[in-house]
Amino acid sequence: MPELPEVETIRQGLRSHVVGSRILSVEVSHPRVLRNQPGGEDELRGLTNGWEITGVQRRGKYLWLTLGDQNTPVSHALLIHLGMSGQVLLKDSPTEGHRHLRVAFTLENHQGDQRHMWFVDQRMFGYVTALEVVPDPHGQGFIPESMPHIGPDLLEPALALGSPTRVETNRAIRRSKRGIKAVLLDQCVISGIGNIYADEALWRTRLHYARPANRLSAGHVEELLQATTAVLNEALRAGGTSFDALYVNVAGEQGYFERSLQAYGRCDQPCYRCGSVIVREVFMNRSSFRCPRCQRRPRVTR
DNA sequence: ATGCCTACCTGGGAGC
DNA sequence: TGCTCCCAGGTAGGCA
Repeated sequence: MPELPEVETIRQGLRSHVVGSRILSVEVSHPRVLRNQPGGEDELRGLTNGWEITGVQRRGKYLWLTLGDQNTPVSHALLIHLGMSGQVLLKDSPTEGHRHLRVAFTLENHQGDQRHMWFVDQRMFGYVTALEVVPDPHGQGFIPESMPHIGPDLLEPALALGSPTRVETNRAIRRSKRGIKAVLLDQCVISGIGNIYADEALWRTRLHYARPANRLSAGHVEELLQATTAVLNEALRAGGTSFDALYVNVAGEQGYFERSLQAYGRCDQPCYRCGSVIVREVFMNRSSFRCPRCQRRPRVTR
């Protein structure tokens, strides 16, 4: 599933191959992935055709290409959210299509070479939208106008150790009565964390998913933030987590962090710390994996 | 306002 | 063999 490390892997792959290229054409093969584009396919085409890709940015799981020209490097943006199963694939000269191809962009670089950028998405929880940009409330520069409510992520400067935003984020987490995992997954507080890395970070800090966030100390929350950052960085170094062919980088290659997972997906297997058997439970209608000994259920629930 | 619940979507696998 | 059901989960929106 694409969470921050997977999206960042894709961002890095895109950055080195598409920045400086111009979008020549767009072909949409399934309208659902344009559901957030008010003017539909015509609007998408109008905001992309002929524009140069000037950068590739990311916040949390949100990925966008900045589009512009010589006078205005960031005029607007092409936002891509991968949802559950989205992929961005680069093809020099595709010999065959893809079963789940949803949008195909044809690009041309300064040398006149053409390349194809495909948005592929089996389950179609993902989407593509061309839209205006607004000043970034968490840093310099601009972000797509639909996402000011998205919180900063743990790998960006806004949340650096000791920064005012980090202090405020720590407080924001401890203001919530929700279980700590619900807060970790709330993209408005911190972005980029999904079900897999939330379980990993909770295992590392020996926290139960239902521990009320407002009963944690500032120090404990800081410890959790550091453990989460470490997990994200380690996964990024491994190129992300691929359970199946649903997550691959822009070249179609899988990441190998799955073999490093210590909690997620390890139901009925021994905890690497204490040997107890990892259990799978449902929390927020999602699977949660935890060690019943290291991550004790809070004494009073709710 | 806060937090909980459901719909959206497809393919793979289990069970009968 | 073939059918049905369940499960995976990021996000938006509805409701108490």
